[in-house]
Amino acid sequence: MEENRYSPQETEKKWQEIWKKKDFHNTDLSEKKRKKFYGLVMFPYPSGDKLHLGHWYNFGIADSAFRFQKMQGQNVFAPFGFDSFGLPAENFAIKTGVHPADTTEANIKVMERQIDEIGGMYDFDKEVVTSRPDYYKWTQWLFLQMYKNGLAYRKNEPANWCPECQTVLANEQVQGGKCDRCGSEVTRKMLNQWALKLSSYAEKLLDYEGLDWPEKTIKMQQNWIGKSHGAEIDFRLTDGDGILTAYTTRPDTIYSVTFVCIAPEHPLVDDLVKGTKYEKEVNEVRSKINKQTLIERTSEGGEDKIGCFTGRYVVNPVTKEEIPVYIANFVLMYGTGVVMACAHDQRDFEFAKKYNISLRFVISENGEKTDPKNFEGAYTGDGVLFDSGDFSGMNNREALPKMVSFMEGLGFGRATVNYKLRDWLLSRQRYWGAPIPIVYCDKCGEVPVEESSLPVELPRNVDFKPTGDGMSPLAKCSDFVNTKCPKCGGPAKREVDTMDTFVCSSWYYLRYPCSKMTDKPFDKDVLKKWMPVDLYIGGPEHACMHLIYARFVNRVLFDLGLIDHKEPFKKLIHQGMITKDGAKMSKSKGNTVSPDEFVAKYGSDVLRMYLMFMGPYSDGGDWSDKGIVGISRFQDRFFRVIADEKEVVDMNEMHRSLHKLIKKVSEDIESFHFNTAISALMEFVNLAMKNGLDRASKKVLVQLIAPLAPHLAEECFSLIGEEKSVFESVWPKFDKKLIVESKVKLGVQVNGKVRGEIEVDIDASKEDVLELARSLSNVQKYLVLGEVVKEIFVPGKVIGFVVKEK
RNA sequence: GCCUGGGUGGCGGAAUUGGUAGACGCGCAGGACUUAAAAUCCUGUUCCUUCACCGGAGUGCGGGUUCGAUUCCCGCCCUAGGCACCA
Repeated sequence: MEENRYSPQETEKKWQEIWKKKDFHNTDLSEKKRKKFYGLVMFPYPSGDKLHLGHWYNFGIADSAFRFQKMQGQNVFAPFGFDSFGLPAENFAIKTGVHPADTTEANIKVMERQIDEIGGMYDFDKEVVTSRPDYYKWTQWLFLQMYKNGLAYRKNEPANWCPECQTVLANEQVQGGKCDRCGSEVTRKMLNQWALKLSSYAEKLLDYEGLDWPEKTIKMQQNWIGKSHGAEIDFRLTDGDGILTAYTTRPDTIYSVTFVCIAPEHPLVDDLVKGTKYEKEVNEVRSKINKQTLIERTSEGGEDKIGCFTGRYVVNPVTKEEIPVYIANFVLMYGTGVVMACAHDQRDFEFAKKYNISLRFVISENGEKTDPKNFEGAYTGDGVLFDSGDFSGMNNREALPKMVSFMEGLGFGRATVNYKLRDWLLSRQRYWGAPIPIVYCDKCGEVPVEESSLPVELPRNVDFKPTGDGMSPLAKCSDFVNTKCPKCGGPAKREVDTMDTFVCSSWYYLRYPCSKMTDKPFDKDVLKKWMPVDLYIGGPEHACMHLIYARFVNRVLFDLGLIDHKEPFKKLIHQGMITKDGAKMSKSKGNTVSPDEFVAKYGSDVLRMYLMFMGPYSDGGDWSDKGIVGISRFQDRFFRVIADEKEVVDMNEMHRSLHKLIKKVSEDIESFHFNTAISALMEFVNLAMKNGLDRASKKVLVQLIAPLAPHLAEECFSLIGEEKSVFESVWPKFDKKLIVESKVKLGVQVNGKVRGEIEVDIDASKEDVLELARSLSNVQKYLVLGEVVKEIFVPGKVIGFVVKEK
């Protein structure tokens, strides 16, 4: 007897070649017939390592989602590119001497080939590579637009400094006080830095209207942006006319304020102590604080609270008391950089105890007077005010707005909002990045490069070893540094820092549909058609980095009238992480798992489906190959169901099941529940093994599995005589009439416990159903134990009797 | 400390406007085919008790609401991720 067997290795190669030959995945961007669908996976860094299972999970499953959309009849655009500037290539270069441009281009070639092995429908024709001049030219252009509109500026400020990577980091790139690349403890370093006014977009970035994003991601961003409502309160210095303005979210505690703290890096500190006997000590403490790493400075716990008295006093505007001003390490340049300190804040409380500053309470649970002397820590709860002038006796939360208006009336306070979000420091003292297009001229000062002379090309022959003094390697390249001033033509020097790679990735989604344009970064009309990205897939670790920067840049371009859409990514999905033995896969841990052996053994469709079958897409999971053989068996059974000729036993039942399957698979793929879509397909295939399947149903079945197992589906589709690609066919629709069940099984409960089961017509009357249920002997047994006081009938679900014992 | 998720068989996981918990797959056990093996197919598989039926327990722990709770409420524990001296 002839056996039909599926051979994934040959078949997959065959279809990959056919797709390539037909240019199947090259999207016609100008097509008008179908609706557009822009699907995007966050572009990868072109690492020299081979693709691991995480990549497959990411790119393979995203591809299934895009193929599904294609079969919905949409013109799908799923481009691919590389985020190719950055430290790994540069560090590799320092170690080996191979130029980053060479390793990067070589790695890209290797990765492209590996993506093909997944069987993805990615469009490489519109590829974007951020380290190529035809791309970073426009990254520089973007910087100039920011600059011209006052959104890019230079500031001399202590910045986050990674001593290992020898570069500045943005706030977003410091994770728990450590460099998010290399894990070194971040220190502070005074540097002249380019920054983008991200903070001025805080409020706009809080608008998520129309976005289909995971709630969790929005929460994370909101948390990062950190909007708080509070008040600014002015404290007049006792000598001179100076005013220190404090920001507080607790103006209700104003009557308890017994001292004021100012951030050590606050520009007013010098004025406060200049020429006084406190100057020396303040400067000593300041430099001590400055030397602290971010972790030391910001870790909680009273021990490491340090500060010192400035010798100056201010007046508490409501109690009129003269209170001392301190510098303190726990006060950051947030809000106004000045805080009013009191016994109702734990940090202030600890600081006061350490430096013997007097404390006083004005809130207690019931309004009875309490004294901090009898307390170990601050009272931070709500309650009733006392010793608070006219506000005594009121609930503190109710009094809060009234106290603000009271202070507003007297002119020393006002309601304000604050954000934790800071500006985006983008200078990097590294070689492998896009040069910042600015020159410095002795005569004209800081001058932007003319747009017409972009790109400012990154010179190739540079000693990229770190200079050791915190300077960019480009500083040593005199051919690069020395240039002419675009304004006066005189001698000038180029900016030698390069841009944070997150600038490159903040706008790449705009470039894909316009990647062939040489005279502009993008075209407004083309983007009007293709933006926003309909489905964006990437890891949740980018919630407070790339996803904030991209929204910011997009919004700026919108405000400048250069594009027509407010938000770049309409729907966002995060893939979960694939771990090995519970740990993140990484080369250094040596726990990466290569897909190769599984592809060789079972085929790429099987690996892809197995990854999907592990669980919900956003959960990720711990890798184990234990169950992959089950998917492989399923692939074989699927093929046999299609390939074998078998008499169909129960046509009607098969059709009903098939239509239920269409509904289930459609909904599950749409909602990224690939695991249950596959289960449903398995159930159906098992049924079809038994009952056989007619040709029309086979066609539908093949269509349903196509997004999940593209090669298998193409092979089966041609096997049953279809001439076109399955991906050119239209997704099947289910017939509502066919999925309605005529009979239904009901559980019969007595006092909530299941005692039997009956099968009835779906529209059977309550009386009939109850009658039948009562007649079950095992139900009878429990009914006779007492009196039936209640009968429950939930159509299609359950029948219940409540029996009360006699 | 704060903000999110999540805890279900030996394992990955299904199922929640409250209604028969454990779909599907792995593994395991038994059987068929085979000289034998592989492959394939069939049957069983939450735990306890039982030959079997019946029965009891059961969705992290402790309470509560309900005829009925994996699902809702209160209080905990564990775990993953994010934020963290933000006044």
